[in-house]
Amino acid sequence: MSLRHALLALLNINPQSGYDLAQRFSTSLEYVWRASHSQIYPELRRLEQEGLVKATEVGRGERATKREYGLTAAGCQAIEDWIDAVVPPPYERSVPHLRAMYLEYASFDTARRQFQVHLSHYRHLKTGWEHHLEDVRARTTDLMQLRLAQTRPQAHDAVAAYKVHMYEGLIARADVEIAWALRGLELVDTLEKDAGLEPGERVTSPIPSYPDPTDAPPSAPPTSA
Amino acid sequence: MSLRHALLALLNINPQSGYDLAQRFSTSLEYVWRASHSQIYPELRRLEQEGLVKATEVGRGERATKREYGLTAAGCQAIEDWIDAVVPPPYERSVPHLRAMYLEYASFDTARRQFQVHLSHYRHLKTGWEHHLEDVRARTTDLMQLRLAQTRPQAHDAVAAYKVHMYEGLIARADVEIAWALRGLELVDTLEKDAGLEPGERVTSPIPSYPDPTDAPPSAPPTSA
DNA sequence: TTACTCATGTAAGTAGTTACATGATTCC
DNA sequence: GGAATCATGTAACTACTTACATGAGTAA
Repeated sequence: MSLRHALLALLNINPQSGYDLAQRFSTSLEYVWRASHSQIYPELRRLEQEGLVKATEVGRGERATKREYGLTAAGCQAIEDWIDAVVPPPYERSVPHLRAMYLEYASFDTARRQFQVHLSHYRHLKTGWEHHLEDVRARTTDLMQLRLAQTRPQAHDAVAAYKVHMYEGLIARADVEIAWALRGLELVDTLEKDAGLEPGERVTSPIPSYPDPTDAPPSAPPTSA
Repeated sequence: MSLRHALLALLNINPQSGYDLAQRFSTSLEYVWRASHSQIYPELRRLEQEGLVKATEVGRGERATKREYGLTAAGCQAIEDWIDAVVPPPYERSVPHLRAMYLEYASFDTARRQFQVHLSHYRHLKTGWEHHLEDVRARTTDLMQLRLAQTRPQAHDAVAAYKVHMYEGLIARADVEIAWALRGLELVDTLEKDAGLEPGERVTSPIPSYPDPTDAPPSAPPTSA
């Protein structure tokens, strides 16, 4: 139920079309919340049906039109209800961490590659967030300008400060992931020195309970019980 | 596609029923990967159909039975393929961070409450992970004992070290979230001092583009274009 | 006999992804 | 005329959540 609130919050800054919102998600909000147009358009229709937004058909060119959405009073109320709601953060699942739990099934080279993609992924995210942080600090982006223009001056510091704090939080997240990956790489090196395995050899391999009979004559009978 | 690999990895440690696996997820794996029985049972059936696991009906009591699943050779291959696959980590969405981005719509008290639930959530997760880390370090849990018993001694250090590293990673994650929440609480205090708002007053409120006509006579006409 | 654990499912709904599909506009 | 962009959708699929449903075994 967060996409709708991201949409409402963006629409409160300025009325926009679904296309504009999709652009926002893939640029300004790129690294905070992602949503594809195929998710945005139906959600806007639902919001409209529920009376939280209202659309205006706007002409463009000769024949074409677009639908610009703006907040209704109910939509504003929905934002306030959302920000007031106290819900514990959802539990997260980390695929890389699950994988790391079973890296003994990999060769050291594979383990290294796993940590390397983790590293470059979060380095990439970090630079994106750092750029956004600069933008928010400088208050130069059109989004921040629009947001501040509609807010009374006494609130400007808070509006910016919360966004700065959020980006700092995301950057700190990236930093731990980067540090974790680097320590992972060191760990692999250490383990490799002590292990004396062939290059590419797995540290250990999974053992079937039911060896495949078609593949090779089983050395041991199926151990079921 | 990670649940199935979590299941395969657990089944490689020892053959188990769906019920046993659900227990593992809600205790040992509690804070690493969550899955409810309603997700596990159908997935086991799919794995069985694909030939990655094989079930044995085991009697219990007079009339009842249970299905114990074990890995086939194809299942072992699936684990190896999974650990070898290099896929970038999925992009994550953080509801608390999205909310933090728009905390100016909240009162300072509400903002504080938001950071407080964040704080206690990650403190709770951290203690859980710390216990698991101790267990892995001591190598005393039945899960670790089983795992090590089936692994050649030279690999024992790696098996434990990867798990230690994973839990350290999760704990580091929790630490940044805790630090972030604490800095958030400080930020709210700072902003509150400078703002001079009534207790419970919102820093700013969303403004409708389309004021609700039924609610009150609009002070301004609907600003659509 | 009652309550708790063991055991296995289905159904409905939410959230999100990828791919398919279409057509106007604008700029070169 | 062709390519890029603007603009809006649908369909199929995956992953996961919550609730509904059932029944046997075990210990007080």
